[in-house]
Amino acid sequence: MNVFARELLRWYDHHGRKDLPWQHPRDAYRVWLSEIMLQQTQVVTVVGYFQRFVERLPTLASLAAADEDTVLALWSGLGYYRRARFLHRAAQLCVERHGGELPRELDALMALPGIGRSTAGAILAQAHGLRFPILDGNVKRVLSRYHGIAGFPGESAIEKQLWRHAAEHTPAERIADYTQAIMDLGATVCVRAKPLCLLCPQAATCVAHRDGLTGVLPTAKPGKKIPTRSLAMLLLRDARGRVLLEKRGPQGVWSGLWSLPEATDPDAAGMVASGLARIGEADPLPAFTHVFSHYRLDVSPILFDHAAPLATVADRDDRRWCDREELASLGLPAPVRTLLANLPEIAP
DNA sequence: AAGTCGGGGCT
DNA sequence: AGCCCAGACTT
Repeated sequence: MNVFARELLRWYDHHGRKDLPWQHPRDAYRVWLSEIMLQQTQVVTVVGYFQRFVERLPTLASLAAADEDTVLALWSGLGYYRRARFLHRAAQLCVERHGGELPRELDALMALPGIGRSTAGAILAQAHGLRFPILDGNVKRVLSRYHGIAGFPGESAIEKQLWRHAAEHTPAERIADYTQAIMDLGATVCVRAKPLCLLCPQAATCVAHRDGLTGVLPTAKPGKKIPTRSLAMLLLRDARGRVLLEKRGPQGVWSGLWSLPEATDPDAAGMVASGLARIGEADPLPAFTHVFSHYRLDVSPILFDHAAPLATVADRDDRRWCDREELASLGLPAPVRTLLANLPEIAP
């Protein structure tokens, strides 16, 4: 076994994480679900969502049989909702194509929606002990420092080098442990800011440590400033306290989630609202800003209390008057859920 | 190669 | 205030 892997496994035996919920039991479905949830999402955030999800949908078959609103409700607040829709579709494809199980071949895994090369490698390595490398954010950070590779890891030439090193280091034995170990090293020792090189099993041979480059490697993403958009959210509430929600389409942000009707700005809100219900006065609520990774959204919520549902808008698949109980069973964008939770009581 | 897709934690 | 996180997909 190569020196890198041997030292890493020795460290893992004493200091690795061995009590994460997807490690017990470590079956393919749970590894897969954890990998999808962990895409661009930190472990501490995922743990609670993972436990709730597997409690409600413990098997691939139960996921495939669930309806989309149930899956999105379990995902609500976690973000990147396309992951949940891909997960759901992939489970159904496994039932159709692979006898109800995840395939054990790299190509077949990568052909499923939401599974790229790194996620496929993680599933094969961790669930089945097969010798496939991974290259997530942790591994990119560890390897770019260890080998002293400058350049943004998202750039294709850099990423290609990193994949080559990742494959070289991956041992023939103890693949599942090795895969967990290199992620643990990145998450707990070779962290982005102020890495704990004194505790690192690779410090003696790490280029960045030798040359004092841990502060500049890996090379940061080239910065860019993000635009600001704005809209008004319409809170149409009837006498029973129900709120009108609309299911968003398959494209764009919050795809498939239930959200509030929107207008381009507060001045247009009355016109839009009157097309959805018989309304009285508009009551502006405090505006807030929601930040995405690629733009900033200024939201002006406007409350229309004592709204009277129009028959023509009440009975569509993508439009629904919801009480508080129903909200819990639907996927809502995080800021909308917060907004509804903090709504003032109905004025007399 | 660049843009799209969330939300939260950390500095 | 800005950056990053167990990335993948689309254009």
